[in-house]
Amino acid sequence: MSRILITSALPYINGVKHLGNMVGSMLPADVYARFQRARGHEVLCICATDEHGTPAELAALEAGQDVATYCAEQHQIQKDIGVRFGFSWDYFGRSSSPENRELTQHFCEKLDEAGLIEERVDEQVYSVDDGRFLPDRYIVGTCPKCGYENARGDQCENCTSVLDPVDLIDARSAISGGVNLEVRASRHLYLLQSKMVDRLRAWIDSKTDWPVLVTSIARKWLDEGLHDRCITRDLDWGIPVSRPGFENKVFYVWFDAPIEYIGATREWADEAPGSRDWKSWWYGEAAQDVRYVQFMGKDNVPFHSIGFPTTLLGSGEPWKVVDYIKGFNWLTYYGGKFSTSQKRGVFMDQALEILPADYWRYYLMANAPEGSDASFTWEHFAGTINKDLADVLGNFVNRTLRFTKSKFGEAVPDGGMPGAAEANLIKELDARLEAYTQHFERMEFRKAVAELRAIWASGNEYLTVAEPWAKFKQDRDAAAIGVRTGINLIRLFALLSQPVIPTISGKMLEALGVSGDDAAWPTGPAAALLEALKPGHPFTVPDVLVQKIEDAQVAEWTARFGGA
RNA sequence: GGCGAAGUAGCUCAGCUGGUUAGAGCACCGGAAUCAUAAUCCGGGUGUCGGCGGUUCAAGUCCGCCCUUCGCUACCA
Repeated sequence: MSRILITSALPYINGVKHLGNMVGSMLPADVYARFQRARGHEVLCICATDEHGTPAELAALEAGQDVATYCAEQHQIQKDIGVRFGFSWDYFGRSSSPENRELTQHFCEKLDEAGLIEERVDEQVYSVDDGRFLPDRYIVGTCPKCGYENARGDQCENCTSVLDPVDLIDARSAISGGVNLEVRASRHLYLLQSKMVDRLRAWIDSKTDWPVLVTSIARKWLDEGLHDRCITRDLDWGIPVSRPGFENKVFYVWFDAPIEYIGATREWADEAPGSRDWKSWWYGEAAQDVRYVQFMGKDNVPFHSIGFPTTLLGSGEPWKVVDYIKGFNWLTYYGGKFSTSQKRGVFMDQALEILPADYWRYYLMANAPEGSDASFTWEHFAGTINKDLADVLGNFVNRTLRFTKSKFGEAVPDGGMPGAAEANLIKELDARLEAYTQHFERMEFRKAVAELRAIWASGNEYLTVAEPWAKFKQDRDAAAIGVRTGINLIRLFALLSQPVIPTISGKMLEALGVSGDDAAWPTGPAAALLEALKPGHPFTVPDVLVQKIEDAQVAEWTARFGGA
């Protein structure tokens, strides 16, 4: 048994996330956490809301709330939705916690001691009408290169030129529209990432098993020359900078957000200080045996492969640095971006309104954007759910248990001996069990789910050969071995499916009267697994496990959420 | 513009360090079966592996150029 620390990119506080956000972070992190727990490892799965920054302030403003209240509410909403999706977090924290405040300030002090912090004076745009400094993107105006009238201060969406806000013609605040903009000088702290380049490169070079997606993004940043990064902001909402002359400033959200992985672990420990030791997961000798895995979409990779490691390594203290980064591409909606503003795509709360969590979990993991971007369409989604979950798995459970009940009653029957059909099944299962487990170990989710589906299908193939319904007419015992094997297959399928579809899996185990305590990860030999439930073991026939999706529903949802 | 990823059967995707007749699932066609959510099982693919050229005994798999799509380009998180 080993210890595995799992974190997923923190969902930003300003509203419920869409499926495209979830599929690359929280969902695979949960699937992996469930898998490793079943394998018998000690897992700590941590997530939190990322609550600082200008967008949070503006969202609160729009909601007519003060930002602290807004964040508290949104945190609870996101937490509830996550729980309803089956996310088995050990702790879901908040980057605005006192624990994170202390840690963030601590890291800044340590980085300073290590000579990696420098004060510099910046000139930034200040909006008199809004009473605040504005990030580049919140200044709009006419693009000096193409004349587009709504170009943002960081980049023109029309001609894609990279801009500086002071170059905009007729610049105005994107928030208030106010034109009273001034360039004001402001003192800030810079993290001297440039001094860490060699160390970071050596570290990245040592990660030969990481996805190409991740290392290529990290190398790109190193190759282009790491800029020093400003880690403070002129905002009210955030972690205060404890330093003379910085009384009205807070840390940049991207500085404190990753630190919240540690902060949330402390929050978790602070709930039960007698029995939980946060430091043993993160610091020094005690954390030597921890394997730390992060999950995120590709947009987050630079901050996790460069930014956060700079903080940890640069501190000069023995903090645990990530061992493996699992990065994902985008999930697209009919080939285009999921978009809040254009009302394209499905958000987590909406998804749960229309179908159970397991449907989404299964589809999204089966089609995870691992090798490249992947496309979500309602037609593909419905087809996958109906075929894989309802027909191949759900119907297998139903046909097996109903037939057994009608001929033998509601208990595993005795009689009969394994023969050629069982031998073939066992041979196939032994191979597939190994492959399935390996795919999960390597975090190859698409392949894992494809293997899982093949394992379910092997049950149907077996029944076709065993044909207990035909044998029963002449030879009761020959039929008995068939259904006994079938019922044990249901147990096996439930145990194997649990990381992906925990609710359905739970219903299968419940029907068989198997407690969660016996739900350890099944390892071969398959022959023994198929004799786990002995003759006489009672069962019940559950309701239909997976309801099919109708064409009419596909049409309705396509219209509601924006289709092709 | 620069950089990165990718373009493989109707659809969604596998194909590691180059090597027998390029694979899977879905869809489609045919057959079997009838325990089951009309659910299952078996069989069926003449695909210019984006295009052109090159290296090699041998290239989807390496090199160059071109076309297309998507992303990043660092104070939006």
